[in-house]
Amino acid sequence: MAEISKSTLKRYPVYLKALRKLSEDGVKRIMSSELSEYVDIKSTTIRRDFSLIGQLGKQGYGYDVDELIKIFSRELGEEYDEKMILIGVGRLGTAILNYNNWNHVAGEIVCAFDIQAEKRSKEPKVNVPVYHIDQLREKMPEGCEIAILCIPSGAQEIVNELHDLGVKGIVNFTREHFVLPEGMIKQDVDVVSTIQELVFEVNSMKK
Amino acid sequence: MAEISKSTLKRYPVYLKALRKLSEDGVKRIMSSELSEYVDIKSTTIRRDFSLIGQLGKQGYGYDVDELIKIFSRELGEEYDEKMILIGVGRLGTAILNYNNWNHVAGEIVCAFDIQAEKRSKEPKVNVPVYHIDQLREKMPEGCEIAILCIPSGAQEIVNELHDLGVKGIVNFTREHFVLPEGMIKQDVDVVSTIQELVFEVNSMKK
DNA sequence: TGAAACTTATGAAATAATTCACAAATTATA
DNA sequence: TATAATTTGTGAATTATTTCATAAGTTTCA
Repeated sequence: MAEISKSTLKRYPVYLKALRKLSEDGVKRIMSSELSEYVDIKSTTIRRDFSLIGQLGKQGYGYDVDELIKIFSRELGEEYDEKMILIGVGRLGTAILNYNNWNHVAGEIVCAFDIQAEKRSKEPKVNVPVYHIDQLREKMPEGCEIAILCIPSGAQEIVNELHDLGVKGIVNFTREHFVLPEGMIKQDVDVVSTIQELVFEVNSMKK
Repeated sequence: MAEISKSTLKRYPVYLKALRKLSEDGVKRIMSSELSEYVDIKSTTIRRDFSLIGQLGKQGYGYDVDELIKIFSRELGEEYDEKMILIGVGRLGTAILNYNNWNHVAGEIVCAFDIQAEKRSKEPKVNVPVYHIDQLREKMPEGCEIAILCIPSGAQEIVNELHDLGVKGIVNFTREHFVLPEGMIKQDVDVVSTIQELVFEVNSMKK
């Protein structure tokens, strides 16, 4: 399989979401041109993106929706069953823990850590064990490579510790800057920056 | 000013965050090469990105940190003071409403809407008026162009309504697919997709 | 003051991503 | 069955983004 570029990779979840919706609506078959209007991505880009995974369609026919769903959900890691931890069980952390759309994901959150473990673990909607952050080393699940970071500060220290413990990827909700240790990757989720970008764009539109 | 590309625009908040941290640490002056190590973006990309805004640095010297902060925060919309609404006051919506890092943002959330307005507005940490979603039209703040969407379903209908009411940009937290009306733009914040991408990348690293 | 050491800003080159254009295969229809 | 109408998949062309290379300006230090 060819190397899949980052820009293409970002579109795969978009396709998957759209295809799931289409399938729910009873659509069995789709052409790249139709899907294009649906997700607002050029049909030729869609075909190119798909072709990186394999020959998923049939000339003169199009693509089989359920077939695509199967392929993309596999491709995007449903099979991986990754063990993840969450650090920082504040409002946002809690929101993520009991996110009601947590099916079809690349794995599960096994446990969480917080400086107020006692208090947090008693919250009604927290459905995983919560340990004190000092117990990170001893309570770290075997083979866990992904951590979700929802703490308001002190990120650098924790990231370094996570690196020591073999974590490879971080989903970063903090707004603090930290230096990423060699061999780690991260994905930022920054609501404020996202809003800023949007405001910038909306204001550019006016000119 | 030259047209600023989307890829560049995505980096501006990264710079701003890093610069704020540096300033807190007492750093007054920085070179693109230093900043490069700090944010893990090539120095030449940084200089190019900066140059799109203007001549922000001095040859042989570098950049003035506080000067840059001023410029970027202006550029990213602190001056805009955009009025925003939030739709869907569930766990995530509430988390966003009382996000403790809500300074230095492009504006403020003026009010929120929910199908259970009564219940929601009584939650201790909800600090803006919450109206029933049926009152969207009448309670819409004057000049509001940005909406934050945190509802679990029924996005399309609300998006269409928002479009009618003059909303131009949507920060989309829903995982539902919807078709974006002409003239609107959106930014997706999709935690699940983000995790999927990360898992995919982490697993690619191993090969 | 003057020379050496830096650092930015930016044309030009290189690389990456998207889009075009069309051959090859399939379906629909007469 | 034969023909017309589709639609994919992919080299080639185009467009966008990043990186190189260096002129021009600034600082540092003897």
